[in-house]
Amino acid sequence: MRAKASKPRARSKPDLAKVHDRVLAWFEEHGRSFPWREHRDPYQTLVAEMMLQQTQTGRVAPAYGTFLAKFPDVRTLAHAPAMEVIQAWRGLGYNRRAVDLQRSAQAIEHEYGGVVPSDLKALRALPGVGDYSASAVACFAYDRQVPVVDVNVRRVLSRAARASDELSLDETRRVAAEWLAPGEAYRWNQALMDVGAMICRIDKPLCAQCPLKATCEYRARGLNKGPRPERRPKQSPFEGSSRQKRGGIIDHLRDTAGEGVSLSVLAKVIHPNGHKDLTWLVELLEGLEREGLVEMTPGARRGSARGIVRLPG
DNA sequence: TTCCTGGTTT
DNA sequence: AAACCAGGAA
Repeated sequence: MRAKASKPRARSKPDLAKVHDRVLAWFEEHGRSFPWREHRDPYQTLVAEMMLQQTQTGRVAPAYGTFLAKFPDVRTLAHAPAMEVIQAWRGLGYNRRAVDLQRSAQAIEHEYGGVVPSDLKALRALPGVGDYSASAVACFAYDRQVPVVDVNVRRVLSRAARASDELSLDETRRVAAEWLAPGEAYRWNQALMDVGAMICRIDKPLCAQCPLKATCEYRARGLNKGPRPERRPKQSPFEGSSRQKRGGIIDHLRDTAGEGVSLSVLAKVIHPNGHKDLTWLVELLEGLEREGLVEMTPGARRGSARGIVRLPG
């Protein structure tokens, strides 16, 4: 690590006790309610956080209840056919997370006696569990006093503590730990996420309603009035992409779960206009197979039109 | 840091 | 068509 040219200047520290009071009071009145906020069951928390990783709350809410009804505990999920888990994931996207979640359940079953670990390192080692999900489970299920940082929280802290530019990951971790409300991590973390989602939005933040407005650098400098600052480089089109085709393949296999589908049928489904070369399809399928989302007969792997593809049993 | 992922929004 | 969201992984 090297010294940055634009080191953040020294500034008077905000009165964190006041900030905590205001934010927690705001949360009491305006915080969102979700099914996964009505319990602290570690397994259910893990399921919720895996679903919430890249999927918005509105899409997660209905799937969440259905999923838990079918797989009520670690043991059930760990022993279920992968196919059923993938099917229960319908509508959530990022199908790989379904496989990751089940593999996590299997690891929990076999390595931790069926008890979701509360330790950050142990959680972090589960497949598909990164910093965010690990800290979310540790805090929300076990009341561990650790920061939970998603992009919303990062943005809130970046604006409140620095104003311009986003805090680096290391800086975010440091600030998040420093600002954590003592003994109130559970409510504090959820409050910051809600502030980020409801008030401190990327575009046109509602600063007038913000519980952090008194100490916010971003607002103090009037940057909230300016144009949208952040900008993301490139992004290939979704239409016709491998991402889209992967999703289409899994969607189709879900509907024909038991028997599986031949390569030629799959090719037509994914590319209705006809496509002689099956190589592109086999490459996609090999990727899906590596991720545990499909099974292929040897014929399919060779590119034979009659080769069969199915969801894993 | 950069890439990947699956959709939705603009 | 392009931008965007939001994590995990390499």
